[in-house]
Amino acid sequence: MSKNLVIVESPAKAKTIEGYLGTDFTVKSSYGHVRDLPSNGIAIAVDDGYKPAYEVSADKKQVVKELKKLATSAEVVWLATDEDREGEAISWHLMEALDLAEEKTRRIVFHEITKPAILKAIENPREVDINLVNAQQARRILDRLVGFELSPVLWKKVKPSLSAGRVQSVAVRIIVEREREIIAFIPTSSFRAVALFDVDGRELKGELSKRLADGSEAETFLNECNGSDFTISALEKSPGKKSPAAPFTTSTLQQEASRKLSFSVSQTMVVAQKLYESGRITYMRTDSVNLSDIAVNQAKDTISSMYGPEFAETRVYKSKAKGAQEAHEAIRPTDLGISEIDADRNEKRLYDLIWKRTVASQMADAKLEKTTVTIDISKSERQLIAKGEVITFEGFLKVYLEGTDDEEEESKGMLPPLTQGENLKLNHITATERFTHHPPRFTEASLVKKLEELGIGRPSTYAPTISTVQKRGYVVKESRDGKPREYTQWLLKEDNVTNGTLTENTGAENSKLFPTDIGMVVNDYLVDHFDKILDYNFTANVEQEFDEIADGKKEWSKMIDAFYTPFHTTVENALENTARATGERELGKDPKTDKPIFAKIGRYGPMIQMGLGEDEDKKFASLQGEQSISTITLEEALELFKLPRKLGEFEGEEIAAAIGRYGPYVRHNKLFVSLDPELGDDPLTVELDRAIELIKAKREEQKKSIIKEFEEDSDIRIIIGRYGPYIKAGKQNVRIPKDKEPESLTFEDVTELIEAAKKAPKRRKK
DNA sequence: CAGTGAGCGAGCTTCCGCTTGACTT
Repeated sequence: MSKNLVIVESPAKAKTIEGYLGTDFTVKSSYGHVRDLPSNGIAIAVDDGYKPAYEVSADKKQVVKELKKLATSAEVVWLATDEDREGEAISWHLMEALDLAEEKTRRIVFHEITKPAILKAIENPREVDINLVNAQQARRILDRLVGFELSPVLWKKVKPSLSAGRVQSVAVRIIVEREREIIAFIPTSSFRAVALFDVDGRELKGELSKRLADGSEAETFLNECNGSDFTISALEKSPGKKSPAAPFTTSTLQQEASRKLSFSVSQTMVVAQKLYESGRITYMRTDSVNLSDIAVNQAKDTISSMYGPEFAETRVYKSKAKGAQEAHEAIRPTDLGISEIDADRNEKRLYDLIWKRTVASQMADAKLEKTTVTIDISKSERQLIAKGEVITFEGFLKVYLEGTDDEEEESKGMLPPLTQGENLKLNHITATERFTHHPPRFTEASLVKKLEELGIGRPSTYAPTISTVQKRGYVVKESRDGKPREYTQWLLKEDNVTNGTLTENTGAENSKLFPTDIGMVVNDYLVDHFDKILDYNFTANVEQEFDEIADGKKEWSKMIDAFYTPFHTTVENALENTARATGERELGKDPKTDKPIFAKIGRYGPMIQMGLGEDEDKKFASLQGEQSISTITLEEALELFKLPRKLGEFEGEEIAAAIGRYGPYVRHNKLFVSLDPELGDDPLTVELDRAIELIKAKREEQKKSIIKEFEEDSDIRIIIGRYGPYIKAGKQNVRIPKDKEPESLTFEDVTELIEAAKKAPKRRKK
C-alpha cells in the first residue's frame, strides 16, 4: 500500500501526475463531483436553513468505495482537485464521503500539469477553504431552487416536461429576442457605386465612400461620370499591423472549430476529449488563456527553428471573460514540437487548429502597408476611394489567422503602381442596389460566445446547455433556402448609361438556431412573470454575492433566503393568478363566414383555430414545416383549412387527403398511404383516381409483407417491416427473438410472446 | 431508437456543474 493517496478530478490527469511523483504516491481520480442533491425532489430543507440533503451519486458509489479503501490505508490523503469553487467543493465532498480526518488530509492546488508545478504544490499544502465551498453550495442550491420551482410552473401553464433554469432560459431568451429583431426588420436599399479603371493592363477598383440613396441618384451620378476625367488627387500610405489571437479556451475553440471545420459545439468537445485522453492536448474545459512557462519556451524554440527567430515573440494574454476562474491552462498541444499527429481525420484537423493557434499566439505581429487613393471626378462633387493593403512582414500570419463571423469581409489586395495627379482610364462604373441585412441568427458557437460574454454558464456546460434547449424543443438548428429578390443595377460603359434588373438569393441560412413557437411562448411567459431570473445580469449579480461568500463576508444561507423568500412568493402567485400561455395571435377573419382565425399552441403543438370557444362548428389545423405562430399569415391559414379534403367514395367508403405528423397522406377506411411530393402528389390537388391507384398499390405491398396469419385470431399476424419481421397484434407490435424462425411460430408461441411483451417493463426514453 | 397517422388520462417530468462510460434485446 502506498503511503500517499492523491485525488484529482480526471483519470487522464491522474495518469500524468502519477508519472511525476515517486512510488510513494498513488494517484486516483474522483471523476468529478462524487456527491450531489438527488435528482428527484428539491432535497433542500427550505424551513431549516436551506439544509441540502446530499447523497453519493449512483454512478459514483463504486468510485467512493474504492477511494475510501485506499484512503484508509494511506498515511496522507492529498486533495488535488481544481482551484476554483467547484474544485474546492469536490474536495470537501470527498472529505465527507470518505470520512477523512483533518490531520491526515492536505489540500493542494496547481494550475498546470507540469512536474515543477506539482512538486511546488506538494510543498505548500493548506486546508479546505470552507468559504469557497459555501459559495459553491449557494450556487448549487440557488440553481436547484430556481430550476425545480420554475419548471413545474411551466408544466401547469404551458406544457408538461418543460424546463426552466438560470442558464438555459437566458439562452432561449437570446435566441427569441434576436428572432423578433429579424422579424421586425425592414430592409432598405441604397446604391453602391464601384468604378473599374485600367492601369497598364491591371485593374484598379474605386468606390464611393458614401452610398447613393436611390435609383435616380445613381442615374444622376453615372451621367455626371459619363465623359468626366478621373484624376488621382491624393495618395496616402500608412503602416498597419495585426496581432495574433490568444490561445484557445473552450469557448474560442468551439467558435473556431465551428467556423473553420464546421463542427457542432458538442462534436468539438468529443474530439477534444479524445485528444486529451491520448495525451495530445491539455485539458479542454478551461476559461484560461494562460500558457505554462514550459510551453512558452517550447513555442519560442519551435518557431525559431521552423520560421526563424524574428518570427518568435513571447506574449502573455489576460482573460477578458466575465467570471473566469482560470483553474487550468489554455488548450494547447502537450508537445508543441509535434505539428502533426497520426489519428482519425477530425482529431487531426482539430489538433492542427490547436497547434497553429498556440504557435501563432507566440509569434510576432504581421506588418502591413495600407494605401488610400482618392480619385476626383471632373463633373461631380463626389470622390472615389481605392484601398490597398500589402503585407511587409508576415509574422504570425505565416501560420494562422482567426476566422470571423462577419460575412462581408472584403479582401484588399495590392494596388498597381500609381502616381499623384495621374489621369485614369475608366473601364466601367456600376451602381448596384444593395439591401441592409437583418442582424445575424446565432450559430451554436456564436451563442456560446454570447453566453460567455454575459458570464452565464461554464466551459463544462456550454455544450450540454446548447443541447438541452434543443432537446426541450425551444430551439431548432436548421438550414433554410433563401428566396429570390430583384435588384437594380445601373451601368456606365462606353459612354452609355443603362440599367437592368437582376436577381439574387437572400435569406438563406446554414445550421442556424431558430426559436420554436414553444420556445417563444415559454420565453414570453417567463419574461412577463419572472423578469428578475430572465434578466441578462441575473447571473452576474448573484456571482457577486457568491464572491462575497467566498471571501467570508456573507453567510450563504442568508443570501439564499434573501433570494428565495420573494422568489417563492412570485412562484405561488404565478401558479394561482396567471393565465395559461398559448401565444395566441389573431390573424384576421374568414372571408366566407366572418369567423375569427387564431394561431396558438394547442395540446399537440402550434395550430390554427377558426371560431371562438363556444362555437359548435370550430375548425382546427396544425401548422406545417417552417410556419410559426408569429409569422403565419391569414392567407396561409386559409390554405391549411382546406385539409382534410374529401376526394370521393371508393368501395362505399370515403377517401380523404390531409397532412399528418409524418407528412401528407390519403386515407381510406383505416388505411393510410403517404403522398410523395417528389412524385408530384400534393394533398391539395390529388384526385380520386390517383388516390385509388395508390391505395391499391399499398394493399398489394401489405399483402406481400404478411408472412403468416392465424385462424384463431385475425387481428394477429407476422409481418416483415423495415427492421425485419415482427408480430402485429392489433395496435401492439412485438419483436421476434433472434433464435426463432418467424414462419415456424405457432399461435401458442405468438400469444406467449405477446403476453411476455405486455408484462415486460416499458423502456424509458432518454 | 422503433415498425406510426393520438385525442382516455395515472404518474411523471425539472436545475447547473464536475467528470467519463456504455448491461443487452
